[in-house]
Amino acid sequence: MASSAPASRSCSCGQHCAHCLEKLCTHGIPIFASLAVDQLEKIAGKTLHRSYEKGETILEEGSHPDYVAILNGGSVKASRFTADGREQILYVFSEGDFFGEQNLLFDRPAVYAVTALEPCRLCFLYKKDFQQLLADNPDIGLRIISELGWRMSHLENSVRNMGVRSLESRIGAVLLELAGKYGAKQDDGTLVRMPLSREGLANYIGIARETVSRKLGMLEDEGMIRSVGARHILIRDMKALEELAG
Amino acid sequence: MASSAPASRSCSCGQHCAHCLEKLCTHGIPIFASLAVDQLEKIAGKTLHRSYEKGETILEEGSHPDYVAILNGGSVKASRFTADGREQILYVFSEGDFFGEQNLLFDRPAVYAVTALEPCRLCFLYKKDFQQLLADNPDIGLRIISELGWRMSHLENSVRNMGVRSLESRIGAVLLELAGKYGAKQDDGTLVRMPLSREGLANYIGIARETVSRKLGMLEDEGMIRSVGARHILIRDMKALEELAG
DNA sequence: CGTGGATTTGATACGGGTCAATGAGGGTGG
DNA sequence: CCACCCTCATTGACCCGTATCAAATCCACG
Repeated sequence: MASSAPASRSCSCGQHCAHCLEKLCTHGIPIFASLAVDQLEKIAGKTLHRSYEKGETILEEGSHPDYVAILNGGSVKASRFTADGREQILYVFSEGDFFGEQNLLFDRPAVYAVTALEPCRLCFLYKKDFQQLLADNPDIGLRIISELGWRMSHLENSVRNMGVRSLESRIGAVLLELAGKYGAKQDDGTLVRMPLSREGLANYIGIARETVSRKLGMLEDEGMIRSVGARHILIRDMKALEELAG
Repeated sequence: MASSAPASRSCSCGQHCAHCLEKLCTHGIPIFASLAVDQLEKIAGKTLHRSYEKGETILEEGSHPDYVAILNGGSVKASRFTADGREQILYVFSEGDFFGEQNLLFDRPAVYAVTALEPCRLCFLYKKDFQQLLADNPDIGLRIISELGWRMSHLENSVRNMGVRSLESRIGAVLLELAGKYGAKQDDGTLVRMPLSREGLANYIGIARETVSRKLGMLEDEGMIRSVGARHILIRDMKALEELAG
């Protein structure tokens, strides 16, 4: 069971593309890291796949999905809304992240909506198969606990930041987070591809979009960052930003 | 293996009190709910016990505990601090809650400090025993995932509330949460024993203590609640409060 | 009954939300 | 290829809400 199948064999995605021949869609997913290649192939064979366009809703708040969704390319946001339509983004997920496990394992309705931030590919693993998988591989449970732990510490940071930290600090923290996920080192700094618009950033941080503009402007004046087009930010002084974010 | 041992037999807590004869310290702990009584007794035999006074620190931020702590009476707060000493309370734990599992399972330093809010009793289950337990009973892992799920949805609520909800709404939500944990129905409403001081409430909600006073005063003027001494609040109009909290 | 910490109340300042107008990009069609 | 338009982002002015500082009062405890 070699990891790279012969080119003549269609990959488990049902497509015959270079991408899929290079990697199984279950490959590189942290919660499956302990599985052998043949197991990965078996799972991959049971997954459904679908692509989404930017702005498409993948999961609606309050629904009862009967699958775990694993993000296999692109990025999505998970957000909740208030009665008056204001949005609070809770997570930005990218390749390798999953969602829906709570709803599936414990029959709880989804408390957030998931929406594509850019074109993206998702694998869906249905309830029965996922439960089987968990039963057969107890340490996937551990890996899920681990991932939930990270997610919790992300939320714990958000709560602390929103509660007691200054705006600049919160913006700094979000920039650092996005830099970690979407940043590329260059000789003049780290160029970050921003999956979120200014409004998205605002809804992630929990402030007004105008304030995001103002504060980013200030950071730019101080030479810490530089806007590159509308969807990129160059971090010129990572040290200072880390200082700011605490 | 009867659940209530004969009175002549000392309970697993090493004490000979009515309390312990009535229930094992591992009893009523949700994550152990699936275990049989003899298993509970076996675990209880491996736990260490300790009582803490109000204000005592149980776990320090940044430390590497090698145990899971299970709260067996009383209540504690889990909080983080900023460099300038401001506190953000993340959780209020009470009987049956546990903490330390992340640090133990994945060797991550604790990101929050845990402090007793009132005299309380804790059981400590050490790394080796806890891991053994998890290995022997895979569905404890599931129960932990479930509990983490609840905790996450608590945090997700906090984030949304802090981001986009009004202060009144956030105060209402906290009152409801505490009412659920520490409230007792009476004919004139629900009397809630408040484990947190006004300052504690402020640090939980992420606002100034003076503002807590003012807003509670407003709710009292509106007849929704009534302060009873410093450490109790009577919720007179639960409907209105739920409305407020959203 | 007195003392000290916690809570409430009051006055003031300032940060950030909101509204409104202007400016920059990117895609479309002429 | 350029002009236009539509959307998103920026900038400015103003105002409200909450933090902050200060003082008075309450309450629990010895």
